[in-house]
Amino acid sequence: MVDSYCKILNKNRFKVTRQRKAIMEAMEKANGVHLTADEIYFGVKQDYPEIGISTVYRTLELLARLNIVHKTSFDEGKFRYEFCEDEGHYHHHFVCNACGTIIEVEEDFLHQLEESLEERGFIITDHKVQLYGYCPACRNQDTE
Amino acid sequence: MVDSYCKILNKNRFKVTRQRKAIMEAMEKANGVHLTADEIYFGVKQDYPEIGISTVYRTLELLARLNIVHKTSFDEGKFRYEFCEDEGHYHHHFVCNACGTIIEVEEDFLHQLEESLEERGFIITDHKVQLYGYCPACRNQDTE
DNA sequence: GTAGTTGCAAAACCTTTGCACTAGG
DNA sequence: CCTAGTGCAAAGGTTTTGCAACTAC
Repeated sequence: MVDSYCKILNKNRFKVTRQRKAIMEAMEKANGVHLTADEIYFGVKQDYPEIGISTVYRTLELLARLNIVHKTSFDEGKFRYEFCEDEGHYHHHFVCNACGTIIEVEEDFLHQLEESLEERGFIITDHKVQLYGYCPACRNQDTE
Repeated sequence: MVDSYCKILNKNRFKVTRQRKAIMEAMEKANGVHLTADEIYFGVKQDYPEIGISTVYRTLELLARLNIVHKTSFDEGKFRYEFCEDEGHYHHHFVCNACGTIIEVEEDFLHQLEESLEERGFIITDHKVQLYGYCPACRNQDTE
């Protein structure tokens, strides 16, 4: 996966540096968990202590520009990053109010909403859906 | 409108201060436009120059706790605030990529998405939908 | 009167930027 | 080589906090 992203970097004349690879590998290792820049920074620092936080931010910004990663706010006052994966597939998220787990939601029933807006003259290029509540693991816990 | 919010403050043993009123009035005057804390601060400052930004933040936090205002991030690195208005009515937004206008969207086709999650054992307490694109005014402008 | 509220200044965050040094192609 | 990329430290922007003074009830 990281290899194919490196090809995109190459194709766009960006250098495939040790840092950029390490950042993408840390994100890949997270395996679907949406990380903050800080979390990626500390993840990479484990086996690459010289890395700087600005490199992380600059790399994430570059990867977002190249549509390799997606940057979203979950109303925490900071951003989280994830690989885009499927082109053209919108991302819906479920956020557990108790444990903060963020999971991907596959269903997409928003087409009707978009169609209705497009009838009214809007052009929809993207959308974001975030669902909040309690996941099965937390719904039965009385203690929070 | 502000009067009814003052009653909620009273009922919950919070004081109805000049500052809190002024903040709610500034938000009311915005008439549906989603303001940042800073915008509210400068709005109130017009006819109440002594107000402090921390009062604005503290008031907004209080109003959010009392479900009077809703705090959302539109991926700009800061929060915007709006009155909750209709209880139980979810807020969907459309954000114009060109002019940044944020408009409310009434349609709600998400029930199916929620139902499907609830069948899987999740409890949904809230959700957020943000649509991005171009509004009718911007779609025909070649210059951006 | 007195506990809740305020304004100020400072701090705490997250993110960006300037600059000299480094390394990928 | 030579420019893009890096690490550091400093700055920027938003939000929070500590504290003495103040005010709504």
